[in-house]
Amino acid sequence: MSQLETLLKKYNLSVTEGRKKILQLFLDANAALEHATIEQNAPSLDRVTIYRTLQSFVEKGIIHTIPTTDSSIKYALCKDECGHGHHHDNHVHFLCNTCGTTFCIEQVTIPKIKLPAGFVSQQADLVVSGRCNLCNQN
Amino acid sequence: MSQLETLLKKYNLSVTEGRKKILQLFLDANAALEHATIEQNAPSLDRVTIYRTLQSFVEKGIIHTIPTTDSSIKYALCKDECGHGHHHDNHVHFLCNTCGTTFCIEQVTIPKIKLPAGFVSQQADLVVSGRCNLCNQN
DNA sequence: AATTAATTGCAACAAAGTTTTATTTTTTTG
DNA sequence: CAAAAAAATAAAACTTTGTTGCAATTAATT
Ligand SMILES: [Mn+2]
Ligand SMILES: [Mn+2]
Ligand SMILES: [Zn+2]
Ligand SMILES: [Zn+2]
Repeated sequence: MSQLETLLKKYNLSVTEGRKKILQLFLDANAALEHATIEQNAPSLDRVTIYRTLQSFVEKGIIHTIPTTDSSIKYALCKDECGHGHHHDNHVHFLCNTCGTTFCIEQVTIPKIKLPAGFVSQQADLVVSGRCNLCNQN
Repeated sequence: MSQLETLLKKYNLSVTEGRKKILQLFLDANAALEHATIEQNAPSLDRVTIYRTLQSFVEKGIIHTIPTTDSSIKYALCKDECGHGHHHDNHVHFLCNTCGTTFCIEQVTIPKIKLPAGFVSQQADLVVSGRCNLCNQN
């Protein structure tokens, strides 16, 4: 049984060509992907299938979403702590303004934020933008 | 000259009915607005006009965008420090999972984040979600 | 008041996302 | 392994969201 199949089974998803393909794209990419990118890299899959696959991957805790200001949604692989229904992605995300890549910065956790009275925090998303390490090497 | 006219002139925008109407909506709302909401509350304005107005308000520094995970864009009034081309909105945003409102939390600034070597930060967005002060009163 | 410049609304279009349904594929069961 | 059941897929139709070009209108300038 391949790594992909094992991973999908672990999350209680039936193993299909489309899911294996999309999961492989995430494993290969060291960065976040969006629907359009996946569509380009998996031309055999129907648009709708990609939407549904991303949705179930999020539900199962395989990938998580990353907020953006440009009405697109980015998705990246979760680490092991995430499971069905409960995400525990407490890390910073970095969007490079030069190459456009979005990275999970797993090493950096989001600091606790002290909110005004009455506000109760359940989750926090922190997206830093700037110039990434690769773009700064050139 | 009305408050609205003064404000628009200050930002070098010609004064039109549509812009006054939309600006008024932002002043009234103590929260972020999205395109669809404005469309509902200003039915006399063409969809396209609303898109263009939001765009020029952002350019002029009257409003700023707030990142979301749901492929929508939220907009909220800027404070005085923002001007043409340079936004200085360094505050936390709060999204209430109960009432759906998005607030600017001006009192809380985004902490400095120490990134891994090679990454250079230009901007940071922090969105906290949970239960807002109003929803916690009931 | 006349001229110029900017904004608006409309139409046409493009892109993004959803819903329904029949077909195909995967999983389960005997 | 084959049959039955369950789940996922593709295709089509549709809705929503966002963009572009252009003529008509409105606002600013002279
Ligand atoms: Mn991440
Ligand atoms: Mn704000
Ligand atoms: Zn980069
Ligand atoms: Zn609330």
